Amino acid sequence: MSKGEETRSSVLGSALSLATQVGLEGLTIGKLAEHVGMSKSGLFAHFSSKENLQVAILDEATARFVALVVAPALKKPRGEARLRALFENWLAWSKVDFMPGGCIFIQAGVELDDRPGPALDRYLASQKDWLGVLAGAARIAVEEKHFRKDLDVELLAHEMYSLAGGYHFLRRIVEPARAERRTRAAFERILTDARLPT
Amino acid sequence: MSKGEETRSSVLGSALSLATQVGLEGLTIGKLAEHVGMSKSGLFAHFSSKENLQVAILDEATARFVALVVAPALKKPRGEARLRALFENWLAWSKVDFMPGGCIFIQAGVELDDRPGPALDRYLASQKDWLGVLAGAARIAVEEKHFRKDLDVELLAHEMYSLAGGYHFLRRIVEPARAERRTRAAFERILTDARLPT
DNA sequence: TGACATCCCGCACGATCGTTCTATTTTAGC
DNA sequence: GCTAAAATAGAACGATCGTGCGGGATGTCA
Repeated sequence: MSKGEETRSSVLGSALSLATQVGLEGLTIGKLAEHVGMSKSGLFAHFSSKENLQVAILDEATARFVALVVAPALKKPRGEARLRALFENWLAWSKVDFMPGGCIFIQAGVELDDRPGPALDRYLASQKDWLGVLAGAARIAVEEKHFRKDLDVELLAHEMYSLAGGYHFLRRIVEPARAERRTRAAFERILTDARLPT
Repeated sequence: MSKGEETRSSVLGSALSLATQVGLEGLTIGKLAEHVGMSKSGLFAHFSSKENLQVAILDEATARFVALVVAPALKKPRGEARLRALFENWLAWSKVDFMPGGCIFIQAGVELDDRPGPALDRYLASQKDWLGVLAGAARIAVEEKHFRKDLDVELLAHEMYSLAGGYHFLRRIVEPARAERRTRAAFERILTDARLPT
């Protein structure tokens, strides 16, 4: 890795952290430069525009999400075990140390929904992919006969998505441990309902 | 209503709309003034600081939420009917015309979670109240014997909260009508599960 | 209608924003 | 070690930010 790629990558890590706290729009080149000990212009040269920086942050986050959440779960046996792993890794993801302000995708979803552009495209693509992974894992669990045959796998993905998102908010409203316990309880109810016939 | 109160109130309406699109922090006095056809300083005099403006927006939103979501539902008969009304009004709320960028509370929840201050206090108070209303309505449904006696009403409130929040995001990721249908289907599953014994 | 309080505007301030330009330093390949 | 390329720094730009001040316009009530 060349020197440029190295700093760019390390800057992206800091940018991701900061963006979870102040937002993709609230993140300023000056503050980020100060945070990593560079000059504004030196840092700026790596991204050419703020929009490019935001896109790069989302790409970086997506790569980390795949590495931390998706990939490890794919090593689990097909079926319910894999779906459980996806959910557990997901909950862990939203508490990971490099995102002190919470999940960047929730931040992005709120900030970008009225701002068409490449950043929004990146966000939407990643979230559609993710819903597809969830539905796919559920479909496999049906094939493996862990879940009932007439299960609506996309509804299940929808419910999981809502639960994980809700956890992100409820954790700050009620005591975090309680919110986590309830999120898991709700997930178990969903799984129970998905299991054999009815 | 005096002239001052009148303009302040009308400014707050525009501020609420704009804040859903650009955020509580992204909303600037200059843009807001331009939007309502006033001078920056003239508008500023009504709020004395940007933070006060943000707090006023949240108070305005809370008042509207109570008027549009909570109050009408309280006219419904105690029990499941009232809980259904709360949920339906909630879904309608997140599509209401004066919040073109989506629910302001979700925006606030994302923006404020790392920024202690009166605005965060307002947000947390409103959301705790709202969870209390949901759990209370569920408790009444238990008393009315619509729901089973051992129902965890706070878990149910948690699930409803997650579902409504998830709807806000999923509506932009999958086709809105499909997201809405799935959200309702998930809610029905929750209600079914809450009904008599097991 | 007159007097007074309130509302609102114009203007200015220091700070910070994203971005560009030029120069200097640092890296990488011979 | 020299040289071309790449990486970083410094300074400056126009714009916009939140916020204060002083005075003119407008509303309110006797």
